[in-house]
Amino acid sequence: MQAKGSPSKQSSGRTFTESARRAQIVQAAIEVIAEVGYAKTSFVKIAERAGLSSTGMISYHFKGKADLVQEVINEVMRLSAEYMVPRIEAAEDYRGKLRAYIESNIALLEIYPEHLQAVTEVLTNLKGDDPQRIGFAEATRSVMETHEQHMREAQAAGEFREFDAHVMVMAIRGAIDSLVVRAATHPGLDIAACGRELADIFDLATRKTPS
Amino acid sequence: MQAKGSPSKQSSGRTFTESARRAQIVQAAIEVIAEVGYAKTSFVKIAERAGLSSTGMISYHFKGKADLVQEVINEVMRLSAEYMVPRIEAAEDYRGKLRAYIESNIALLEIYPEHLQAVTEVLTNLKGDDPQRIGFAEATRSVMETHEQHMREAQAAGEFREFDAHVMVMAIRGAIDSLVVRAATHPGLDIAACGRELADIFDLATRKTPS
Amino acid sequence: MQAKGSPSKQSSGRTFTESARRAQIVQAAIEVIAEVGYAKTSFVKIAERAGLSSTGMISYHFKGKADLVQEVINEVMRLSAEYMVPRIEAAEDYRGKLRAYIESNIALLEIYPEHLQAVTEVLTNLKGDDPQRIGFAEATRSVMETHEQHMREAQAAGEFREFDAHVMVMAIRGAIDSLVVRAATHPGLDIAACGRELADIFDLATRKTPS
Amino acid sequence: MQAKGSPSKQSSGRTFTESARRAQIVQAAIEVIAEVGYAKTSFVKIAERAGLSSTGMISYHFKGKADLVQEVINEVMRLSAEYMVPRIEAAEDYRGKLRAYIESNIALLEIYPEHLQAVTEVLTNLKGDDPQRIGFAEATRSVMETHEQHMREAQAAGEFREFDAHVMVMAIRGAIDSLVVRAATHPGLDIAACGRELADIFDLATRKTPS
DNA sequence: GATGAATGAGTTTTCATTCAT
DNA sequence: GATGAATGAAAACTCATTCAT
Repeated sequence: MQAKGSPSKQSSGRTFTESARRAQIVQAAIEVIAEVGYAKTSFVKIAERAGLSSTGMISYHFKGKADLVQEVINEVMRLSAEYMVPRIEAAEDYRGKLRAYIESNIALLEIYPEHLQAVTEVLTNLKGDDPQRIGFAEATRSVMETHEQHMREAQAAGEFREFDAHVMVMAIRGAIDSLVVRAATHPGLDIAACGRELADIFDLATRKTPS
Repeated sequence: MQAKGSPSKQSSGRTFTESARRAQIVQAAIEVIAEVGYAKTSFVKIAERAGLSSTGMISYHFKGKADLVQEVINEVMRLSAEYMVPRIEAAEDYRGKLRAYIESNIALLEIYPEHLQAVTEVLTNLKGDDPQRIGFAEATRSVMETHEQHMREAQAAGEFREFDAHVMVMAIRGAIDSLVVRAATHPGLDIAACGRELADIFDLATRKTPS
Repeated sequence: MQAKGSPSKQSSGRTFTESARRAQIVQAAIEVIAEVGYAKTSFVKIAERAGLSSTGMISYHFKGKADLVQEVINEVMRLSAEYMVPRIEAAEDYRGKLRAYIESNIALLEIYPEHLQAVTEVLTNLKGDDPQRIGFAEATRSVMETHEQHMREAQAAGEFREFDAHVMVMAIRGAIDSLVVRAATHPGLDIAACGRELADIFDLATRKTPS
Repeated sequence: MQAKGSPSKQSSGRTFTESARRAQIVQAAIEVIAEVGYAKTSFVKIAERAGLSSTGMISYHFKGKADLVQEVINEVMRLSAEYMVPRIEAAEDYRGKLRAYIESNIALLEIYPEHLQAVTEVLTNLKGDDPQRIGFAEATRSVMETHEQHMREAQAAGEFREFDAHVMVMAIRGAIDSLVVRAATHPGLDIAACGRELADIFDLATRKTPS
């Protein structure tokens, strides 16, 4: 068994979970999903975008649509964590961490606009009982639960007021997703400003009410 | 009562005397969308649910999938407004109106669980460039813009702090949608409690910061 | 048994083969066929054109699509004969009769443009083995065979050269149909001039070659 | 022989190396159209005739019904030109060319009976405003306009009498089409004899009238 | 006579997936 | 690894016809 994130090399010289082709297909999938939406995304369109001559290649590299989509989510989660985690950790107090979470998440919208849209597309279009959702849940939870944990710690430390951490995280998540969708349809939107507004909102919503 | 013989079909596909079948099909569509998700909703499933022997019947009553979906949204918007508007108007100040908006919206989740899920399913699965989205936008805006307008008035009246009303509405909308999705997958959730938590969050986020 | 063209009155006061509704539907069918083509003609479109609220009415008045189409042909044939026969008979010699046939046929294109188009649409879109074709054949033959008979008489009288009368009639028919189709797509066409050209062509093709 | 690996699909759906399947489907389409008529031709019937297990295969090879039909026309036009052009060019004078045009065209009826029927079926069942008609028009015009041009040259050379070349071509086309339809329904017809009769007719109709 | 609802077979097209080469 | 052909199910939609009222 091997540690997550450190795929072992195989005899072929390729890694287990990755190959140039796989990465190329995942990238193409992200672009297509972001552009036409999850519902209208098909292997044919992804193959075209990737410069592949047939969809057979996709089926060869991925066990199925679910597998490919999972990889899309994994990739975006990986990039997101890479960007967000150090920024969150750099913050000194929990209030700062919350702001860092929201603002760095929104910042990703400008850095990887397609990636975030793609993931939002996928996640909102998946029903709860979908077997994929389980797979996604694990991937998304790493960041989300850390965040929720931070909140509880902040409450314990007396830095945040008492509230249902889970609902709060849900609200933050929803608000951000709302902005992602909005950004997709309104190109001129000042995303950073919106990010600051959102951070303000949840800063006020979490901090200890002055007596 | 209207003039006899004149409930002729209009371009929208709606008759004045909204036939029983149409209503039945819309209801079936809501149930199916809520159950299997918009992506997997098909005329066949709706016809089965409605006890119809063929999909042809649906095409007979609705000009197309877009027409049916529009009707679904109209129906839910109608029910939502019916429930929410009086509750919002009953509130005396803007702070109360905001809480009434959020809590009555969440309350709908318990009264019409399928309806709200269905609409969320439809709206999240529509891309911005989709021609349908335009139709929906008009329907949804009635409630949304009223709400946004209230916010600005509250700011002008000095009851709310200064913030970007549009981002705030977006955040509230997103947070509620998040809860709708959550409720669908977690049947045991204490929805009313979540509603109160959400109301608390946005109450704190909007009110004038004590000096 | 009764003579063709003299439908007996029934107790209802309506004629056997005709009623105001039937005539109205036939007229609507002609217009629709001429406008959208036989292939795209449907009961729904005909009902709309006729101001009927459902296609059921058409099925009530006509035994089926075949029956309606047959009636369309009958109606046009009746009008055609009414216009052409006296003009053909007025001509003194066979050469004149031929010219009268062609030119009066073409003239119909200007008098009843939709009618002729409709019939051409129907006849060209019917396969030979189609049961309808038999019905049509009888209707169309009245004019056609008279014409062919005239040719043989003209040959016997030494007025026309020797040729295969059947092929000649076929050629004339085809040439006229060609013009009907052309007229439908080229509104500016000088139809009468084309008719005279066609008449010239077949005048030269039939007359005794000068030694 | 072309560069290996480069017979990529083009927008027209044609590959350089016109795959065997494509040709097979086109052939099946021709047979079906000739047998049951264009109106009753469906992908299902073509697939059955071609020994394909599903209609999906046809959609895989052709962008749509229009694409397949276009290919049918192209194929027949190609075969027609292949047969007719050398025969027309072999004739020494314009009178001979006209006869060669008509007779070689009719001869095709015996060589490729289904092909000509199929094309006639398609062309007569297309309305003038149909987008396909444009595509066909270009294909058919190559032969037609050459023919019309010949006529004008013959008139200029004093070999043909003065007439409207366009009407003449239309008449010839119509007469031939008439014969094609006739041949389909009357298997015993002496086609070659009819062809000679037609050629006689238009020979007389075009030649300089003796003073 | 007339209506509108209902039916079921039919249409083309798209999809994810499999397979031989 | 890579290709392109093949598959079969599913999609939305249309049609002529029937039937109760």
